[in-house]
Amino acid sequence: MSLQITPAELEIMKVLWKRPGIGASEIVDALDGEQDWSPRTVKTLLSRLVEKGALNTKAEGRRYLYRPLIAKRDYQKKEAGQLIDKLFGGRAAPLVAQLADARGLSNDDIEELEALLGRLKQ
Amino acid sequence: MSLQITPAELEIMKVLWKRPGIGASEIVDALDGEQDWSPRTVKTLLSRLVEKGALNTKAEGRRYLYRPLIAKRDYQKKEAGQLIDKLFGGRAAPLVAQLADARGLSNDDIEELEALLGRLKQ
DNA sequence: CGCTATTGACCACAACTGTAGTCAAAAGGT
DNA sequence: ACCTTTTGACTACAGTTGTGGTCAATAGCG
Repeated sequence: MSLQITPAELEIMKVLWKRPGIGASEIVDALDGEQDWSPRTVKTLLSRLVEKGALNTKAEGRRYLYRPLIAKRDYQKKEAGQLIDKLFGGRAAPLVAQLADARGLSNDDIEELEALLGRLKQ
Repeated sequence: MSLQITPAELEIMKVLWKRPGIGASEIVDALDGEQDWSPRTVKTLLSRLVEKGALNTKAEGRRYLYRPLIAKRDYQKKEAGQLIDKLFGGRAAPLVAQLADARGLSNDDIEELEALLGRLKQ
């Protein structure tokens, strides 16, 4: 069940992770400004996501309400894991080093991470 | 110049990052066991990479020697940055937290990261 | 020197993606 | 009770990707 979510589909998922259980038109509205998609396009992406098993539908009268079947957290985990397997030899530390270099961690980031590491170490 | 390298193409890049300047047949050999591609497939991927500007060719007699035009490090940086923009709200710390959760950082990882953070904090 | 194997150029083709159109049923306004 | 709008189902279609075939030049074997 390694469902493959494409970048366009991911935009839909992000809306639904924030507001699960909404219908197509709300999604179109939520996307307005973000993506410039016709409602048809959004519908297609929704169908594909349902077909892939990433969303679940509940009929509400004339329309469907959509709800994610995979948690954002799980998806993030999977993606992060894939990236380090694909490019960082399966080790997380080099990725972090790269990020630090690429975008510069803020002081807040650094403190957050130190706290996190402290917690992990105990 | 945001060249788009596909997963299959990336396998080729990885070989060439390790051994820049080799020819198609060496790449096929290096991939043996990793990927089960016909030499034709490897050739096509090489052509596409050259066309995309990710590789450079130098003729050596009857054949070409290929060499990456983008550094592995730069590609890693770009990918890592894309991931956090796409899924982690542009902030690195949540990604690291997720990784810690997903794969469990080893003690070595943790120490490496603490050292890294220490260096960044100076 | 002629044949075979290698190599790059070009071509093929189905699946997946991005982007949207058409259609018919249903829902709501007047 | 109509007409318009909304919605889901189905269809389209070009570009990308994975996978590999054909062909012609050529380079080395025997």
